[in-house]
Amino acid sequence: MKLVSTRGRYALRVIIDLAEHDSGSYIPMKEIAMRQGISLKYLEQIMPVLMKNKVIDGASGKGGGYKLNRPPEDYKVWDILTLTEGSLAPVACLDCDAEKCERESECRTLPMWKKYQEITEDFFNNISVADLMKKG
Amino acid sequence: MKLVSTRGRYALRVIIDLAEHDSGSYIPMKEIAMRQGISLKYLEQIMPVLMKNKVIDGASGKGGGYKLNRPPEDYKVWDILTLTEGSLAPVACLDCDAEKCERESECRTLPMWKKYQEITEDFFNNISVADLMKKG
DNA sequence: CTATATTCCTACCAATCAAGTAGGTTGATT
DNA sequence: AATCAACCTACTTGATTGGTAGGAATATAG
Repeated sequence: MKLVSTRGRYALRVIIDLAEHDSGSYIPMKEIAMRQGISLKYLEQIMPVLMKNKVIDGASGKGGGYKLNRPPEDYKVWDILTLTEGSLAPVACLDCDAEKCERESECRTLPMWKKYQEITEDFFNNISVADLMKKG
Repeated sequence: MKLVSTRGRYALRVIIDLAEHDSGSYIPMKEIAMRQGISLKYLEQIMPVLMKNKVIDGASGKGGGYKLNRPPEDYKVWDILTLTEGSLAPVACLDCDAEKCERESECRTLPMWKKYQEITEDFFNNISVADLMKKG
């Protein structure tokens, strides 16, 4: 099973693309879709999520598109992934809207899953979009 | 999205159960299912996988059931999970049978996913079933 | 040899999610 | 007014999850 689906991966690639091609003006989805080899129609589903969460700025109409609203250093991979994936819980028990587990108190494995979740959060929180950009 | 589904989690709990109730003789699935609150019919799907991979020994007929074939220290969480889950790749690109990605050489995110995969493997390889057993 | 306990096997199923496609509407610029 | 571009709703296809159902094979105890 996979932790991160195309939604999260594409979102990340889009943000990196926006950062690498930042010129101050809006970049149309079409351009990003072409460059990244992602279907425009599929992107149309992913971008609004990012915009509604104030991660990027968008503009409709001619000359419109998207652009970042902060420097790349301020975008943490963790934030982008959790927004698009919902939660990065390793197991259902640790999901945001998980129903209380009866066996929680006696569960031998729960502490391990929690520790792993911590490690995961730390890992992706320590990587920014700036770190992922092509240097030079 | 979840990394580990019930199959992997249940398998792990079963192995721990077998370790904690080890008396040298075979323990029937029914007993494990009751104790762990897992459907017998669902367990019937999971156990054969473990047996075919020599993780546990099984016996049919009266007095039959399953038992471990090594000490709990020798069972690494990583092994049990990968057997039952297939692969613990964080993204599709890193799956065992992933088709070669065109963008691999220029992908900004691939190194990150690879590093995360390493961390994951290290984490679960350093935990054994003995570590998860109830002490005392 | 038979009753019973137990695994083993094949098939089925409902719900959810992934990964898109399709088509039209609204909004902004030139 | 033409055009570009985001926005919105709905649909589709395939795979996966998390089971269920029923019976066949196997082994032991009496």
